[in-house]
Amino acid sequence: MQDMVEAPRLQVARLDAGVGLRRLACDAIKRAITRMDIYGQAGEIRLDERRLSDDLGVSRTPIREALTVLEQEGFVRSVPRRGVYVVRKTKREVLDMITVWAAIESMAAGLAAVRASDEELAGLRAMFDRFGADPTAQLSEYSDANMAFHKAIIGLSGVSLMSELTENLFVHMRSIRSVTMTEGDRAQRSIHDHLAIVSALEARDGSLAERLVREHTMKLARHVEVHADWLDGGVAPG
Amino acid sequence: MQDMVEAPRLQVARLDAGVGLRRLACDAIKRAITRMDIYGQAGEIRLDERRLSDDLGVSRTPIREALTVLEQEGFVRSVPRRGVYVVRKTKREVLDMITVWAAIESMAAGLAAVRASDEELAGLRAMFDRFGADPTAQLSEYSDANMAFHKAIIGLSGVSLMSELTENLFVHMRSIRSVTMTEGDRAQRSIHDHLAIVSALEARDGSLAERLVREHTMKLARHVEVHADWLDGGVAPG
DNA sequence: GTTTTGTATGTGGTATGCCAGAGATGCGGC
DNA sequence: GCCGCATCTCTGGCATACCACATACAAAAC
Repeated sequence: MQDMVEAPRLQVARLDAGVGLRRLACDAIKRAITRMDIYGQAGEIRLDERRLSDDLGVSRTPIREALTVLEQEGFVRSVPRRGVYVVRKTKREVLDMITVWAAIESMAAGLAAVRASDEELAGLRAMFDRFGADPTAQLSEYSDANMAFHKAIIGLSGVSLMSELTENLFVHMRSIRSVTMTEGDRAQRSIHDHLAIVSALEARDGSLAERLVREHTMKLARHVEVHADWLDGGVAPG
Repeated sequence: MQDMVEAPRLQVARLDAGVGLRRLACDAIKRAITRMDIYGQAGEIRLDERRLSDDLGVSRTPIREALTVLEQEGFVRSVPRRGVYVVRKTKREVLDMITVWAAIESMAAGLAAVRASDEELAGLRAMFDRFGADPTAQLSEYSDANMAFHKAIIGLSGVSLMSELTENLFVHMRSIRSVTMTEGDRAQRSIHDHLAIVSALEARDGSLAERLVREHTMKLARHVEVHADWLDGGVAPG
């Protein structure tokens, strides 16, 4: 280790040669699906491989690999010799997703109560400072902040597998957020729940945090249970 | 609806043309990986696309699609321009898997306590009848029965998403069962735990079943914590 | 008019060929 | 003898061509 003078070097970002067209195509298609209101229109939504490869400017091969991944993640369904269709979740499937979410996040909260640092918990509490007395005024933003809050709790568990598994669940849930944020004061009560959860974490009461998270998430399940019948057959309301 | 006489018809089974080579190749490779003792040998285990396509008698395309799926499922890791390697889980990753498993199965048990029929619970109890006082005598079989028991509980929750998500977790766990069943009376105590869980379910005590399942699974986590250091670097013990 | 069947067309599934990047190897210079 | 560099090969990524199947339509037979 001799002290050598560092030669001036061009500051270039390490271009990631490892990210192939597959990942690019996968992200592009997933974003397109997420952006499109899949519940707003009737009829099956079919994805044409050749059309996609034309639009994205790559050959069918990476497109097909991307679609394979998306099928694994539950965003599309491939019917042999027929085509690939974007899936609409049934109410049952949405309820199942929420249940799994509740199971994972509640355990994550229990772990976070032990593992998270005071600074991390402070950051968690700070996430809602900019939403005042009436969060419904900024509904879309609040919905995102809501997701971010739950993601943060799962992240604080330190179990990265939990974050990976729930990542796609959240993306799916985002497609039906029109129902998760309706009914007037749901956002209001949601914030109340969240603050109670943070308080439990700050008090390092793992079992309380666990219970609160589970109850909070299952509230959403019950809400979907009664307000989301349009998932099975109809189209999304207003 | 007039009553017409049914014309005699040829009884043919609906042949499933839908299984493409992709699924076939995927299953074949996954079975090969599962069968091979991946922790028993040193050195990276590389999978050659061309070699596989030769051995399986299909072209590289379905092989590549199968490998894409297996990468999603966490069985292989694809390094650009280098090759695809079968992954060895680190101790941290195994512990994470067990934690997620505990989270999901404990909630599943809570739901099963409400939803499962008496007959289903009786079947659950019957699963261990053929294992007498000394389950260690038939260790491999018991290990499979053990997995089947936990799968059954998750199935009884009625949340099929839970079964899907844990399916691959169990396959991964099976690769390291050499450590999960060692230490003398672990199998013994395991059965004891299982029977207690069944009793809680039969008593329709959801929160008890939930707690028992979680504690049972986290026992395994602690066992792995102290007995599986060989996962990070060494080779599997005899 | 109705039904059945042949055919045309479009789509996904598979095979194959070419290209670029990463190691391995051998040769030349120091 | 050792290090550096050119090159060679091996492997995966991508593009493309071809094939099998599903569907729609039309024509012919009843």
